[in-house]
Amino acid sequence: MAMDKSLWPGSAAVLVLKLLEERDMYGYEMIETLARRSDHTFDLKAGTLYPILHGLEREGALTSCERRADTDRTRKYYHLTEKGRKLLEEKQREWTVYAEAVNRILRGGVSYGAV
Amino acid sequence: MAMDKSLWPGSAAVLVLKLLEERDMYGYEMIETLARRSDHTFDLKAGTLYPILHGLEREGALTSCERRADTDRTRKYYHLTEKGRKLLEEKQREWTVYAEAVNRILRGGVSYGAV
DNA sequence: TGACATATATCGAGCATCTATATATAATGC
DNA sequence: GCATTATATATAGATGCTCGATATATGTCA
Repeated sequence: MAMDKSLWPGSAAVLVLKLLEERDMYGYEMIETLARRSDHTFDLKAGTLYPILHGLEREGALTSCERRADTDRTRKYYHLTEKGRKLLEEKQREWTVYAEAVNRILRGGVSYGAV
Repeated sequence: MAMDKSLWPGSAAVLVLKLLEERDMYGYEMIETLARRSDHTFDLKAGTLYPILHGLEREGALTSCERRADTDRTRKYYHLTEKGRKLLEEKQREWTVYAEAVNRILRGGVSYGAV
């Protein structure tokens, strides 16, 4: 994950959900896409991604089906459900609140209307 | 931490270092200050903070000494060392990179000069 | 045919946080 | 005078997320 050592946990699922909001994707594709778009800040490991995918599918946020691309090998495509879409919204909101709180602390050494 | 369940790990240490950049503080004070400034996004638990403080002191990022405030009880104040200041800078940089990468993914479903 | 990229999967280790628990003193309420 | 609450620090155990290692199988290129 290039975060010195590991990724700041909790984010991987949000990022995956976000990718699937755009279009259906298979695991390997998500890893590559995240790495490319984040300039390798997110080098998500296969051992991290697949359990997340399985977990999200188990809770109904995703569905999956195998497809054969051209003469290519079989790939497992994941699709975002309505439930997954709501989960994404919720997690995006959480991220916003969290990031703003961190920034508020890191920005100023001053009082923020502090009581 | 109010992050639904747990905090997005890795941040607690940065926030602690940042508070100590401003001035010396004791543990309980940090918990209260973080809660106040973050509007309770960070309700850091004592069981989380003290091990972090001990760890940072062990690696030389902090020093500590007991002080008696007025007629009050004894408090253990922590002080940021030069090493701690560098650690903070580094971790702040990491946060910036990370937050920007997350935002880039969450903002757009579009290509970012994607190859 | 041997190496490498693609593609999915699982298990164990590591780390950070939480919960629970323990201790001790000061302030407050009854 | 005594119980409760707030202040203040500390540790142990449970949980959760990610990583590293490992396994398997196919397609491509030399």
